[in-house]
Amino acid sequence: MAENIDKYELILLSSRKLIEEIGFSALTMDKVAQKAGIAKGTVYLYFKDKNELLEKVLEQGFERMFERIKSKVNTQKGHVEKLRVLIAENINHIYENRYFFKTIFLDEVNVVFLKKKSQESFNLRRKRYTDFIGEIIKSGIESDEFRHDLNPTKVGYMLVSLIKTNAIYNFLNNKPEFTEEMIKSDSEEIFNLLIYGIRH
Amino acid sequence: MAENIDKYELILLSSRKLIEEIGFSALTMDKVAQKAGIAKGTVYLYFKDKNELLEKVLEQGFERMFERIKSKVNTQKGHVEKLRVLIAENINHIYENRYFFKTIFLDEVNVVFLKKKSQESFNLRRKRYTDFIGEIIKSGIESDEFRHDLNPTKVGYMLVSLIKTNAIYNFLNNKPEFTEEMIKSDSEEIFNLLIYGIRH
DNA sequence: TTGAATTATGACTTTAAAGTCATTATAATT
DNA sequence: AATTATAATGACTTTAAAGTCATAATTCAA
Repeated sequence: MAENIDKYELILLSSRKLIEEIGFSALTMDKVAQKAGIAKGTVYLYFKDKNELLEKVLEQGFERMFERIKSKVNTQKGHVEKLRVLIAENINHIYENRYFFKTIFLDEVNVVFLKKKSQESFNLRRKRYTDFIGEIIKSGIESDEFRHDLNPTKVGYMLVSLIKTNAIYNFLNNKPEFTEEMIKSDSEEIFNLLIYGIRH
Repeated sequence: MAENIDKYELILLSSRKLIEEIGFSALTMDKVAQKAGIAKGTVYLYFKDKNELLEKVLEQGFERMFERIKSKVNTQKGHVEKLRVLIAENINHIYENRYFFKTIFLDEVNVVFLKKKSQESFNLRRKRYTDFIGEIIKSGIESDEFRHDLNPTKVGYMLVSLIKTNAIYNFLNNKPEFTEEMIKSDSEEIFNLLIYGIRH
């Protein structure tokens, strides 16, 4: 493992790789240390305990995703277009980090391995994303593009969950390899479902 | 605890109650035994190990829900009406068993605490439900009520996930108490989202 | 009403992983 | 080069919960 990155980042990176390989539930501090090529005690010099380490791994993963999506969405004007881009970018991000998300989603890990306090901060972080979507929905309602009886925040939750479920569907039915095309058609599928529903 | 129920059922029931009270992650075999008012060794006379116990608790929970929804849905003729009833009945079931589902959903437990083999059987069970929905969607497509470009099974997944997300939303924003009215409006909300989407 | 079969008990053993800390190595400072 | 400060080590300790089993209680059958 390269020596030029800071130990803190090295440990985060190794943990992330391990999670991709063996899943959240099988991750131990011994394995993290081994993966990083350092002694276990060293891990504890950089992270108070296992909970803090997991929390940081998830935090970093979330922040990267959110920043990426946000900056892309902000290049768009219309609310419908914002949503289209958001969906595509989110699916794309999941695709590019598919091994990580496969574990995250299939282990359904969000919360279980974290202490109460970390769970709360995780929920708050998720809320930032759903609220961000909620804002788009809200202006869409105001400009009469979307139905007036919608609860914007809730629609935010719903959309995030549709995107996640789409990924889970692909993981479970293990689609041979993800392709550009597949990402595009998945995005469109979710977009259409959200905007138009299923009726003919 | 009543002595007239069979020990096997007693242990299942106690486990279920415990899960409602303290969550999946904090459940131990000692606590299960204590809750049931029996010795730990006895638990192991009825269940091979902890994994088997958890598996059975989830299995029972799922079967009850599925049977209930299925029988209600089968009283309906039209596909749209079937979906309406399915959503309402599912939400209703979650409401009536809200403490159990609160743990199940917020702990995001589906899979984490189970061994690989149990995870698979759990996924298969979920698939039975999504396929059941998929069948409704399929006939709806054939009768031209629903869009032709839909993937029925996937829509099944999506609907289940919308219902689940609705519940999570309520749990997280802890709605004071669930009411008949709330269940009705939630059902309608999801129904409209699924059928018509969000656009005006 | 006894002794054989079944069921239940809970103190004990095992296991596995988190977390510690006296010791050693490396880097910085004079 | 010697001294101090900082970082790293990994064998060891602790913890917590799963799982066992010799012993005891209860039920059943003759």
